[in-house]
Amino acid sequence: MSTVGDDGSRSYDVAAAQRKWQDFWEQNKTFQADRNTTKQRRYVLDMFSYPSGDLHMGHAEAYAMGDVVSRLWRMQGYEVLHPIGWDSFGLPAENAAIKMGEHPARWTYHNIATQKVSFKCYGLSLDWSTELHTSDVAYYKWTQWLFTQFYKRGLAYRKNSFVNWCPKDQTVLANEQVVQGQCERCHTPVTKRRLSQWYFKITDYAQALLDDMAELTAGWPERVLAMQRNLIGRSVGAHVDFKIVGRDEPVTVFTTRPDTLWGATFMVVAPDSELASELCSAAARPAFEAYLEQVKQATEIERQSSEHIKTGIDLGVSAINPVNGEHIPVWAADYVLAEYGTGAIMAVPAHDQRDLDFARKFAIPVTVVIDTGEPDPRESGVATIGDGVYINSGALNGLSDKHSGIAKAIEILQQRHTGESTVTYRLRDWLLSRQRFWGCPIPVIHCANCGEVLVPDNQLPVELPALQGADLAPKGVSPLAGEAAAAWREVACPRCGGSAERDTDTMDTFVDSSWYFYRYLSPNDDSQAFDAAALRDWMPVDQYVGGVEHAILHLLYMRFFAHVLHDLGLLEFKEPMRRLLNQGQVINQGKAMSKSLGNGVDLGKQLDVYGVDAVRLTMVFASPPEDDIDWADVSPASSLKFLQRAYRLAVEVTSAVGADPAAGNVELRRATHRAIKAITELVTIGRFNVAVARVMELVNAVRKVLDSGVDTGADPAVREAVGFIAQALSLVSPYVAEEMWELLGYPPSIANSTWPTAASALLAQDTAVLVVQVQGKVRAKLEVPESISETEATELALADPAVVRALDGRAVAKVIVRVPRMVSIVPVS
RNA sequence: GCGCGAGUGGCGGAAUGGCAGACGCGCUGGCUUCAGGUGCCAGUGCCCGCAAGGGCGUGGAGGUUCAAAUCCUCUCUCGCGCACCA
Repeated sequence: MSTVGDDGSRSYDVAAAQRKWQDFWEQNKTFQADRNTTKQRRYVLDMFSYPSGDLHMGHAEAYAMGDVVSRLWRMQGYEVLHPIGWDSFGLPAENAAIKMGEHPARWTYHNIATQKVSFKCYGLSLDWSTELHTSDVAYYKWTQWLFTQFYKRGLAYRKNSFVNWCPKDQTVLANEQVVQGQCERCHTPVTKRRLSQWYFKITDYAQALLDDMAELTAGWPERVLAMQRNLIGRSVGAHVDFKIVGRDEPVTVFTTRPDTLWGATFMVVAPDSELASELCSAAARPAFEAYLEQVKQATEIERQSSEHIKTGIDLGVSAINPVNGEHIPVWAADYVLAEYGTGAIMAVPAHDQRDLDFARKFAIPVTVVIDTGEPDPRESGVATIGDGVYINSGALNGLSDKHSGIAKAIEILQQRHTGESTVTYRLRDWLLSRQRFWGCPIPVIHCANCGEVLVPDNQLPVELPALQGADLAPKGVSPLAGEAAAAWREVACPRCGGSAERDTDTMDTFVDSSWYFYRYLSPNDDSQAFDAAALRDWMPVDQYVGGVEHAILHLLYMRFFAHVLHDLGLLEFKEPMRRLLNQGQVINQGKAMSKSLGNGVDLGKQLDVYGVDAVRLTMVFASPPEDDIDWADVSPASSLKFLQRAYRLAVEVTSAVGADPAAGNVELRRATHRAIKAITELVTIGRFNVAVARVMELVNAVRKVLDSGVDTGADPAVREAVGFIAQALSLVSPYVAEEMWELLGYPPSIANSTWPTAASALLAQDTAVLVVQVQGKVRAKLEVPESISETEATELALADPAVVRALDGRAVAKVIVRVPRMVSIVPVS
């Protein structure tokens, strides 16, 4: 550990201060929230940590941001709850366990111990009494209980779907294990395999999740809301029923352009849908089977690279266009997705580029039904999608805009009972099954007689069996379905008592993280998942802080959970996070830090060299919180210099505690109170970097006063200013702030001090700078009394030599006055 | 392709209709120290000028206004997210 500068007491010993105050905060439980407080409460929540190793630069930034808010609110007199815990289930632990031949818990809890030490050293104002681990039985018991609640409400169900499969390792892969279409471990191209899996019915809540975003517009970044809107993907259109020749049941398609129905020249169904197989003619069957096989075997790489090369086969059946009776061929093609809409579309090649590409490749006719004045799609190969005059479109002929075309088309469909307007969402149900060991077991038992049976509440939790090392290695089935877990799997059916088997899937860790912030309020309560009274006291969260990488999934899932829990009567609100801050990333030399690039910056080393205070200050000052910080562009060394400079101010204060600042230097007092006002506002609205700049200005102002004469350290205005500097710095650099506070003679901790309020009398100025513009150009800056009248200001401005010169004899046409700041003169032209 | 956001000195960034470049990094010069990766002072957008002073300047083009980095229209560039979503 280095200390910069050697002049003894004039600089603070970074390492010693860190040890001293860590102990102090711990012993005095400085940051433990009083659950029975009568004060107004605030809940500051950092996204909890996944313990994959020690803390890194990314954590350091995120937690520094959350701490600024938490510490400000505490000093402002709120009872602040600022908890921490561990998102401790997950795949890396499982991989490590296989490699080291041990239980994933060992690796996990070892890392937690390491991170915990770092967290404490990092000086965060955290309440450790609430610490929780999602991998503790005491926690995941309630994750399971919540699952049963969802199940009972019909919101958890099982269906067949495709999973990523590595043919070489014989294992299911999570999406994050698929890197560029390949298995991250052996680089074999990943294929798909059908498996029965659990889902949460988040699609039931698509509209509610969309609607209730209105509550979030004030406190959430617009881009996060935009991403969620995009993911939910509401799309207004129509269902249209097409009769199929030789089949009783019609096929329904979804379209956003029912107005182009007259131009539909073929129909396409998703090859992997059941519909495709049902519709397929006997003659086309062999070709279809082959095509389906090809689609299923297609790797991620092929699917992504073949984005614009369309494939498909004719199913050998005809559909009948409900509005003009035309017979059109039905194709299967993988550009139609089984999961979206109805898995079938009407193809209008003239007015949809994808359909046109397909029609041109397979020589299917193209019928233009809207004349937009653009080149004919049949020749240009470019579909026309804009407004135009309808042609060949029956009752729509002559209309000239989409809006009325769509309305008229829907009217016609409804009259004939062959279609209706409808809304479709892009959002899919949440696939929560993981064929993994280190996660929360799904509390379901499969019985030959009774089928799916929930594990009854009084038999929860379903604890993980004691598998480890080689038991977890890939063997073609997931660990809980393997030989080693046979004894765990075999149970009596809770309903009929017959022999039955446990479900062998574990839950997506996003399930764990969708409710942890409720659990913080009563982490040790073994009688219920969360406590209604505590929820009423502390929720919703006043400030949520975390990385933008979780902006979509985690934040959507936790909102979904809240909506469901609300409907279950467990919550009184639907939106659990009032304000959200997504801090940027710490990058290095323009690129994200990564092992492969070798550009990682080691947090521990930074902390050793510059100290916690300087590193945190650097994080907060470098850029607006939501922007990335390039570590190559910043200077923690100069942050440390600044902190030493601030510290020395406190060394030079000689006035007594309680000295009346009213007797001090008025100019400095004004600077102090302007800073109090500005910094309070800036921190409140999350502009931390600018707030730090204001602290620096005040430090400079105090330095000037101290250097301006003899015995300036005795000025009580200096004490006032330095006291506030310490408080403001404590939001970011708590160790030096505590040292300064102690030097000033105040009782520790500074975290318990009262944040000052700016005195309005000191915010007023005697004089102001009056800017004089002639024709919009600044020609003079005059120092005037703040109370100057418009007439006086005008006279003064017109008399200024520079203004006279600029006017060059021209008469004045107009004068705009905004006292005391500005006079704008317009000469006659 | 769709959506979101951003373009300001050598760099990170301030200024949200009223002094462009706060604060800091870097750089230059000076003082102190001289073991300095210390401290202090001054300077630092570009151009003309010894100076006083003047001109230009917030990606580009237009517009609104007494006044535009800020508002409007068009446009270019970059970043991020989603992406065969019918």
